Amino acid sequence: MKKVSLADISKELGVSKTLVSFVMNGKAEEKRISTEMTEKVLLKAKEMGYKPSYLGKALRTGKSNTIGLIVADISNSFFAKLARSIEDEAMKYGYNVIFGSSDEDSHKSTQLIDLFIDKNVDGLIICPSKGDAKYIEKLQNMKTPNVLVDRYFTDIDCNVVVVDNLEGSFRIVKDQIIKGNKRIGYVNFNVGLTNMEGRLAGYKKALKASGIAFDESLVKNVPFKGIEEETANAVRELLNMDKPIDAIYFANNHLAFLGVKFIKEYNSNKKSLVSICSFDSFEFMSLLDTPLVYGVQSIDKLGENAVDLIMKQINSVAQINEIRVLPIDIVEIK
Amino acid sequence: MKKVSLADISKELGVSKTLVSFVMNGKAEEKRISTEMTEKVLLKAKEMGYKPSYLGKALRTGKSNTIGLIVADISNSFFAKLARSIEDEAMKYGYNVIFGSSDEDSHKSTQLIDLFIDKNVDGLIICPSKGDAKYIEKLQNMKTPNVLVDRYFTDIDCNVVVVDNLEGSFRIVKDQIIKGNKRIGYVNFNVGLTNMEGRLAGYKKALKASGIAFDESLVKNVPFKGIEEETANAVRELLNMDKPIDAIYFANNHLAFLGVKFIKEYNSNKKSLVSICSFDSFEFMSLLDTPLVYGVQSIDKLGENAVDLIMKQINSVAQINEIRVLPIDIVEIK
DNA sequence: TCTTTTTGCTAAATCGATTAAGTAACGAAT
DNA sequence: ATTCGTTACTTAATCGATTTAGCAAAAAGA
Repeated sequence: MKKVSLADISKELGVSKTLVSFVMNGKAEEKRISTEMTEKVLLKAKEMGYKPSYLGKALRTGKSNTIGLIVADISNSFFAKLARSIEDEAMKYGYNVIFGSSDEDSHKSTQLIDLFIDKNVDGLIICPSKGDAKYIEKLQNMKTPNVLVDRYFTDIDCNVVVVDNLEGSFRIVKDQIIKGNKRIGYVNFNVGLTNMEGRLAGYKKALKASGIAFDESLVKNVPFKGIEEETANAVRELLNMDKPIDAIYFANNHLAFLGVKFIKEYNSNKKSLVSICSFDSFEFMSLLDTPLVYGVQSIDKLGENAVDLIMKQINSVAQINEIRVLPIDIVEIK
Repeated sequence: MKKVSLADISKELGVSKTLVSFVMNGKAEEKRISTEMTEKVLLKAKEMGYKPSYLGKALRTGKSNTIGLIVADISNSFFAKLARSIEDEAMKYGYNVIFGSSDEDSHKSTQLIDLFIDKNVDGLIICPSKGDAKYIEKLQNMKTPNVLVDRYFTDIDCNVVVVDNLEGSFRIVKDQIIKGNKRIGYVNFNVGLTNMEGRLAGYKKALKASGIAFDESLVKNVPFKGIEEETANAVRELLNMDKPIDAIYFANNHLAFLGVKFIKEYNSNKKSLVSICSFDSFEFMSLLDTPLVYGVQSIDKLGENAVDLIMKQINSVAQINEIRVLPIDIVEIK
């Protein structure tokens, strides 16, 4: 019950592998194979249950029909949804996805890139970690098709799909200010990535636009390591400031989750007095009794564009450098 | 800047590929390669930045060091977490993971199995859909290492890692009964899978153990297609029964999410009067104001066991048929 | 009839590894 | 001097495809 190869078919029919290969790749006409022979081969192939070996194909052609996906953590719903949308989109082109989680660690991230390249992926979709820039540059030089999603680097040429972090963040914070909240604490994700810089910039821009002075002490930086306690600490400090704050703005969904969780526990009896908003969210946030304003990224669009940009690179000789910025929506739960 | 192959190194040193291959695979001693030559090769390999090609290796040895993972939907947090745990565990063995979502559709599911086999995965970890049994049997016959997780089939030999659905479900329902809830509506996920059967059986067993008659009209079956509206309908019917119910038990986390969401919207002013419990949950459920009892599966253990069972098959000539049943915990949110 | 073109197909190299089988050189044993 | 056993390598086949170059026979043209 072992696999049927081209050679098996050719032996069975007493013809060359070449001929069978031509037929199986639909090049019968182009290569002037007679109609009878073509039909005979097709029939025999079906009869023997022939399936081409991706390995053989890949080794010879250099195309593996596989895309490598590197995210910070596949178990985070943002990345899981991204993975799903990339999976579906890639499938349309006949591609599969191999994935890895970097945990925002550049060492892991670059190891995965190397590994996937060794496995001959045709392209890489990467949520890069801080410090990956040099490596991405290497990819560009090696002409390995790649797309950065969610975050990118401004100092190198690359292909990118991101949401409009600055504008989105600006609108979220502006909304708070309009609601009368002037002292807005910001829980920042301190990983040195452009998306986070954009969100911080949006925060500052909104303050400035409303003539509110930027107050450094309202910004708390949370690292990836020990994110749970660090977020709790950040929120506790914000809630206990001498001059009370009006709102807390979380830089991403994970921070928002941890922050809201902490507030619930810390403050379980009395309802929290601060407004809460975040960039990006979890679906379930709609179920909370906590009023909340958040930005929504179209993850499907992110995935679609990423795959599209990969395919564009795979099918083009010319170097491509494209930055696609997608809009975000603001949603409010009362 | 193209990849360095064994042949490149051998040419550079004026030796055979065989020799280089031996050295690179740590067989220098076994194959009696001289120490000086071994060092020379190792040095040159490092110097030239040699990385073995997985494709070449895989084609020759038949081992791709890749595992195929097929889940219902990678964007569902249960499967995303499972994927992460499998990723980490597989990495320990030097394996990567290629994934696909079946959407509980046997057609998609079997297509993915075929595709992954064509791509020469060394093993398959599958959350099978209803109707996959025949195909899984084929895998067994072809001696393709495979493990079913989360659900399985009782009528065929297979390797399985599941949680104890019957016992877990029994304990969840028993807990409700102890709390004084006798009329317990059950929102079942109607996909004809053993895990769901086990949960239903646990529900019945708990009723029986407490001398409560099983009432067919309290069980609502929700299909995968149109799951949102169907869940809403099921819950609405349960809430509007002539003889009021005391509690609703959801068969899985997705149903629980949709159900709780519906109850919130349907019943937004007055607090819901029924108790809610579910098999499995989402992390965020701890943030809801809704009191809730649910079973917790150790997804990490699920993943670890699945990979372990795959590796056992890969490294064994003998056929293996093992069913591992993991315990679940019950958690209560007040 | 002889040359040229077309038709229909094949041989062999190649991608990058692994591995069974073999060989040349040298020292030791008979 | 011949045989044998090591040592340190090499040759060539193989995995399963693709693809360039070419060959023999038939058909067309002169």
